[in-house]
Amino acid sequence: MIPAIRGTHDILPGEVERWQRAEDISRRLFERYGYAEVRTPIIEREELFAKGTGETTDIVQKEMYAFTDKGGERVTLRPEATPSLVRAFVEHALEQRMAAPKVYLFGPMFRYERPQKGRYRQFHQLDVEVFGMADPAIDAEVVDLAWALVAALGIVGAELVVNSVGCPACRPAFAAALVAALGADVSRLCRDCQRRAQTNPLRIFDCKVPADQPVIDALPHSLDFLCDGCRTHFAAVERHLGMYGIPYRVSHRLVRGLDYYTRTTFEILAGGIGAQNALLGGGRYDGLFRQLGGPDRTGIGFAAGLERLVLAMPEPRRSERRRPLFVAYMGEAARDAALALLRDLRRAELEAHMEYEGRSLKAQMKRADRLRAAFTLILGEEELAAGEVSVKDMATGGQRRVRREAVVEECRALVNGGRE
RNA sequence: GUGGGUAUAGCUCAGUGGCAGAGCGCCGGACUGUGGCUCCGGAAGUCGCGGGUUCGAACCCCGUUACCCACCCCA
Repeated sequence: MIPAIRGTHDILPGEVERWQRAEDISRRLFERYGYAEVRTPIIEREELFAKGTGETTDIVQKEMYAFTDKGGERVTLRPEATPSLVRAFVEHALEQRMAAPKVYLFGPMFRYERPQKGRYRQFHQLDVEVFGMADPAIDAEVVDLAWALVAALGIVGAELVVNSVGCPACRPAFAAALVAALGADVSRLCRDCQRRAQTNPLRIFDCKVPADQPVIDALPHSLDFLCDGCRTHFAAVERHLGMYGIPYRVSHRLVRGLDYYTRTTFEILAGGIGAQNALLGGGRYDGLFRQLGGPDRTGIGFAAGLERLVLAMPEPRRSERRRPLFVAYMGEAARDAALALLRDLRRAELEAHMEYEGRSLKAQMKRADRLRAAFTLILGEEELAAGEVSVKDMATGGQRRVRREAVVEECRALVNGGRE
């Protein structure tokens, strides 16, 4: 057999129901907040992410599924959604056409990384973006939406962390201050931190090596280096979050990996998703539109990993599972009658199953049990002769005869009435 | 890209040099038309792959691939 590609995975019955549930809940929530779905191509020009996500990021430098297509074009499987959504928004002038510049997207993303728990090469994100709204109240709305999402999925014990990373006006000074504060201590840090000090000093805050922590704890905080505009903006975001009653923690150590973030950044953290702890992350990216050659518009949004959400979601309650019907028959004469009944049940919007292999009634009952059928409808020679159907309640074992003409309506009442 | 672990039935796993195993699941039976519980029977294996050592290898050695976990990175 030919196996699946490394880092990809099949989502099978038994697990796919959790995915469907996560997607249904998120979709309903996003629509309620005024967001509209957009579906963009999985394949894009490599340039979109080189310029958007950032030339210096690991994603672009070593994780993209990029190649030259048969027309000589440099293309890539998308590693994230934000640049695609910005592109689509500009390309189709959605600013003019949409009721509100708020979009969401579900779909697979691709990064060539070493797979581990909660991290795959083909993974799935849900993505929410608001374009052209600079008001700090919208930052708070997006954070509120993210928090509401986690709650709606039933995930408990999650933590919301917020920070501001400043803007091109104030961040360079902060980065310089970091390097200056490190000074000679750089040599005492781990090899990764020494590299970060060169390439992207802010990311030193991500370090998990215990020995490095005393040095990192003594480093200056981004919040102390914000320019007036960024400081005012962040204060307003905090005021709105407080007003909404959202429990959050400000952490100066929250620095995000993508180049385009400005001002507000946030993450929601949870346990049980392997070495990873970020369920979702996002922030403001006010320079991205221009970076991509578009008009000067602001942006803010977040992306959540579906695999991680599903991992963190609680087991569905038993009563939430479906309870279908099962049609059993005995003897060739009853087969056609059973097929007709099966079809009638389905036409009446009831979930109904049948065993086609002509096996013993015992085997059919076993199948009904496996399918967790609420009721089994039995058609044998006796029933056929009487123009009736035997209806067996699988929970109690009780059984009674119902007229064939009335059985579909009867089943509708039974199934709907028995729903918790 | 780096490090560690694992690979045996559909699933979870036992088996440290001498006949390939268990539990669960699957199929059948214990009433000629009744599921779950119990009992009986059955089917099911390239012991990841390639090489080596040995009278003999699932087991020891070398190589290789995949998966898992962690680093890194990030959702």
